[in-house]
Amino acid sequence: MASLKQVAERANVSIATVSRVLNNKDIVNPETRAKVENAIRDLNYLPNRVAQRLRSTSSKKKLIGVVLPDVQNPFYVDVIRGIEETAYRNQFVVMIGNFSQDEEKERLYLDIFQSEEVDGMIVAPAHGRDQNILKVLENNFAVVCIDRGLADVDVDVVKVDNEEGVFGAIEYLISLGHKRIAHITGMPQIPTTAERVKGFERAMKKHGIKIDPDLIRPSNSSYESGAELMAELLSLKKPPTAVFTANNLITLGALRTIHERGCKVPDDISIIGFDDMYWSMSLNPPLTAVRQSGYEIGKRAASMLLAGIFTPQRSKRQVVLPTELIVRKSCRRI
Amino acid sequence: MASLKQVAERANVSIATVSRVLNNKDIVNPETRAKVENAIRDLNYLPNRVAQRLRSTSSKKKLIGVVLPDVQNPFYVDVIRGIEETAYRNQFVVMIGNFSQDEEKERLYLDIFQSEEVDGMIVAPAHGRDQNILKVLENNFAVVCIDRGLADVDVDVVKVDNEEGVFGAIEYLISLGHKRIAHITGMPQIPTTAERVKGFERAMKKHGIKIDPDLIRPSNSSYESGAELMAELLSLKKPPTAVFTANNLITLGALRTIHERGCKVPDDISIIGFDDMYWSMSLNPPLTAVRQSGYEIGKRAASMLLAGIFTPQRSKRQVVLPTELIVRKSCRRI
DNA sequence: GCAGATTATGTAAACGTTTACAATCAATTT
DNA sequence: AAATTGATTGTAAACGTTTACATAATCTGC
Repeated sequence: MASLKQVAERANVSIATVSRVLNNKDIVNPETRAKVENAIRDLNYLPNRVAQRLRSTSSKKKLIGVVLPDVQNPFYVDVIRGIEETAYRNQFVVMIGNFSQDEEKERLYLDIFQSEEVDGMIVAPAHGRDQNILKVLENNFAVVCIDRGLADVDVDVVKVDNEEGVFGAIEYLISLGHKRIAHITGMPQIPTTAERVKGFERAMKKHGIKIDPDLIRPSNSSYESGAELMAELLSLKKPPTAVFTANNLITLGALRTIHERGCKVPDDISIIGFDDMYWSMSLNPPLTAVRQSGYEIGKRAASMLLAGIFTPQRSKRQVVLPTELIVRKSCRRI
Repeated sequence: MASLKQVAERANVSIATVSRVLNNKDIVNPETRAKVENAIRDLNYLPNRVAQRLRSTSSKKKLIGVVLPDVQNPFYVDVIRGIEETAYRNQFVVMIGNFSQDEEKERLYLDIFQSEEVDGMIVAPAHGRDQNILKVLENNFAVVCIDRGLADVDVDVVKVDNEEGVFGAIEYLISLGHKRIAHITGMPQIPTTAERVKGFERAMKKHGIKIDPDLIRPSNSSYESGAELMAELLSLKKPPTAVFTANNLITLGALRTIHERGCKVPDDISIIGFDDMYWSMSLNPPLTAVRQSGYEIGKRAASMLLAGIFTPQRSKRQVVLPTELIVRKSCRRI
């Protein structure tokens, strides 16, 4: 790989001149420019981003880091797409770290991204009191949190109104006549779980329905736990008539059990999942779901991050996007 | 962010000494080591990977690039998981570039990764004559191609026996009595499409079944095209009794149309998809599918890449993994 | 008590850029 | 014609590491 120096030699100019034609900031004689451009072409020169990054000051490194709990989850894939699109349009490159719900791995990625001198990071914190992220903030990196906020910390956040979203879904079930509504919740330690549970409880209370504690099952947010807990629910003496699943993996796991047991949706049981997927209509029956647009979250987070990078003193803000109840065919009136 | 120099000052030693305790290669006096380690802790020092990479020679940069056509596709998510796991275990970091089937964007990411001085790259070429990747090889980067090979080029490849996989699936359908078997193919320009079509044709020919050209529908490998082409097939005067869909997005799209039209799987139509998903059992009925393990591909590709990085003169090899027909409930005997 | 080995540390160059500053030269002004 | 200006280019330092080499101090065996 050719370097500035080699280009300079071939064009018979100094490296400074080459740098100047590359960044076309300063004036350079059209003839020299042509000479240099030829040399660049001949040598197939590509600027070395590593050297550029080492040398240049903040906000010109054109690199952001994204730290996510689970790329297996289609929601985060959407988030990535949103981020990447915005970044790409602004000539930023995205590095992705997937920490698989492992806090130690999260720390590693945060460290690496700092070491890589990213201009900023978008992070979905492992939980609400994530110490790792505080360290990053102390080091004055631009940070945007997504999906989950950070307790007692003034930081940019893009999230969704979880409580309201679940509230609406449960009200919808109640309006269909359901009373025995189960809730397979997410991991207890992540803030969204609490918010979603709150929405559930609020809706039940509003309509004067007592919550059967047997019907509330905390999962670890995975496909497998969704399947297992659904099995437990179906084995109950008095199984629920409807179930609300707190994320898309849980939903899919629950559906697996439901089909395995030969239960019919929505005849035997109604189901609403948090998180819509672009192929939710491909399920049989098509899934009724609370949609949060990962793509939109990613886009917003990326623009906020870029804003924060270019004007560091900018005050922090919190964006709360609405969710949308997509009614399809997985719930019935009873 | 603290630098070597600051650590050195605080510990009253030279930067060389600090570097030595960090890389614990050379001998350093236990007392000095302790001093330095304290300084490192006090200052929260993290080595700067950018500087490290700039300075160090090939294979010690601990960074690999991955260039993929579509992260929306769960198959590639599995690949990423496989790569990342292996990389992580060897202390390598992964940069991901998603080119969304856009060759120009592919080139950009390849350039960026070269500029980032990666030790090597794992790439799913845009097509069989991908010029962009040739350039990378010329620059002596270690490269492993996945999913698709590169025509007339001696390069490491990890792929799957597409032809055989499809062949088996079609034979299975034939064994169930199907004769009017449709095939929604992938994008014509990618090599896997041709291989899969070949498997289809071979199976049909072997069993003396004439292929109705109306039943072969080339898609652009997307969810939408799967849905559209399935609609066309169902609208035929003589619709197929079974359909083979060439990747998971197409499968999901086709399923959507099938359910929309009120068709029953497998009563009205049987379906086999290429690509299994961890939630294929959550579909109703559970999907019969040709599984290629993206995870395994990613793992193999990553180990091959690391091998290629550490011994550049190593001869290139081609790994062809078998597929597996996972029989579930989406096909019936007729 | 001294040559030579051993141990421990420091100095400085190098990686490939960007950029402040200096230097050169021609053109313009006074 | 000296001085100022402007355009163009070059020189060298800096970013934060690693590492070859030099240096200094201690020790070994005689």
